[in-house]
Amino acid sequence: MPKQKTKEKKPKRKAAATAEASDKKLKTYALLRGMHDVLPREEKHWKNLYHTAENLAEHFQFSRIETPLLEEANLFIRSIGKGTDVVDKEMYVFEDRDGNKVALRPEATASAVRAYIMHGMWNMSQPIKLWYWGSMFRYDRPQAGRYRQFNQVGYETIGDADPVADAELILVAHNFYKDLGLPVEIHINSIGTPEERQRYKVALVDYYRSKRSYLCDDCKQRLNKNPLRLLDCKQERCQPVKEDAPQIIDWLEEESKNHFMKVLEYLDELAVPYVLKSTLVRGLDYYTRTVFEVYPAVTDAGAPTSVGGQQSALGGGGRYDLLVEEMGGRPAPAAGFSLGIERSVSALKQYMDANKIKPPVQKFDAYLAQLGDHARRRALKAINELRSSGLKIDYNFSKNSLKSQLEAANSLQVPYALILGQKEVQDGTIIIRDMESGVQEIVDQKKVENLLKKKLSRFDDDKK
RNA sequence: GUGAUAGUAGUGUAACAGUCAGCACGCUGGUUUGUGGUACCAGCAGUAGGGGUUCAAAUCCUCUCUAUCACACCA
Repeated sequence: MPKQKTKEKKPKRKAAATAEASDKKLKTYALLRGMHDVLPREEKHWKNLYHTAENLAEHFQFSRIETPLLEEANLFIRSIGKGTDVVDKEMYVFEDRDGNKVALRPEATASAVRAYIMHGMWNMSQPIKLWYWGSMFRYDRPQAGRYRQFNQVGYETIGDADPVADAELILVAHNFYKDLGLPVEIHINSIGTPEERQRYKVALVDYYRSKRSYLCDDCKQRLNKNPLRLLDCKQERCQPVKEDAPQIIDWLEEESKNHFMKVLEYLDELAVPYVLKSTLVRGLDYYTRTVFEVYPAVTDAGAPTSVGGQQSALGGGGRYDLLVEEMGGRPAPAAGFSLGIERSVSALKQYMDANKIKPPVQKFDAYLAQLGDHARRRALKAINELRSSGLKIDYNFSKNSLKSQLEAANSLQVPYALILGQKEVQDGTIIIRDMESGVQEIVDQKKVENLLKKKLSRFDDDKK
């Protein structure tokens, strides 16, 4: 009849709690909309992505740049473009205490370009290749894989007009997911120069005007506001109209067309698969010619495509030959891309779950269990000594019984436990326990390091 | 920004408006004092927040917050 106990206890506790609550009600805090914590259990994925990004940067000679989260608002307004949703609706803009109009960066390309200009990087050997990793802010309505503060990794090549630069960037994006083991699809298109695009827009609008009565309401709006977006309409009724719409590629001049062909040739040569998407346009104004986006691949098994809807891009980028000049720098062609970290992590996790791939866990070499005050005092020192010799020791000083410490060692799948009690401290010894067999030996404290290393290397050999 | 659905311990879930909101994982401790995996016992911890309807609310209404989905947009 253990229930009787709780019978008496519970009401008492509750009464006390409410009485206390009325006095000093502790406020707990929730997250602001669209904000999120990256918890320790996600860490292994984040670390994985970061190392992959850093490794690629090293191999392809991109140098790390870190720019402020906060910049003059005009920087983004000028680069991304007034009229884009990113600037008009989604940017965190406010006045600082001096009355300056500042903004939390919604993306980092503008900042990279600003730094290029400000620090006179055109005086250095071109191209300048930069990469970054950090938080971006967009005041958007959140959904899965879409946050108001999110992280991007990006690569920018400034000062190279050659199609090889475009191809190199796409290769880096491709390698990023290849190294992670996540199958992706790269969509690519060319949106030409502003002049070419303008002429195309006219043709597109003309065409759509003639089909106006078949269009959905959104598209009727787009016709005036943002004609290029007509091409991404998902409404069924617009699909037939879309299919016969003029394609931008037919409106490119020789030079742009050649550029695009060369990019594709490079990709073929590199065996980077891509999908030509004549309907791909990007949301930011500064792009010229090559544009591309990365999507999780649609596979038969698992189909890990639904991070925030069925088609959410992991990242994208393209060429922006005019941006440097527009921002007051000496004209320099450039290209770049960025990838969403949260979206990539989420897609990767889905893919791993669907395919039963387990992420590698960080393993400790041994667990040090201590018993009693003297032992504890000695234990931290021992851990520190072992650490400097390269051994990773797990421990938990808030557990006192040997039982609970071995329990912890067991659940962490540590191969060896080191036991340090009163007796061992006195004798200058320590017990090494093989967690698999349960065999223990008492050794001199000075010899643990070498012995443990020897045992661990045998452990590795056994595995092979 | 528009429309819709949802919110129960840390996690996953159960409860016709009606006993004390149940279960599992988890975490803490214990089953003789210094030995893990299994088992058993005990403990910890919850109705997102505010208002209302009712004798009675996790359950009905309402506002707020948050998440998710679709659209719009994007990473």
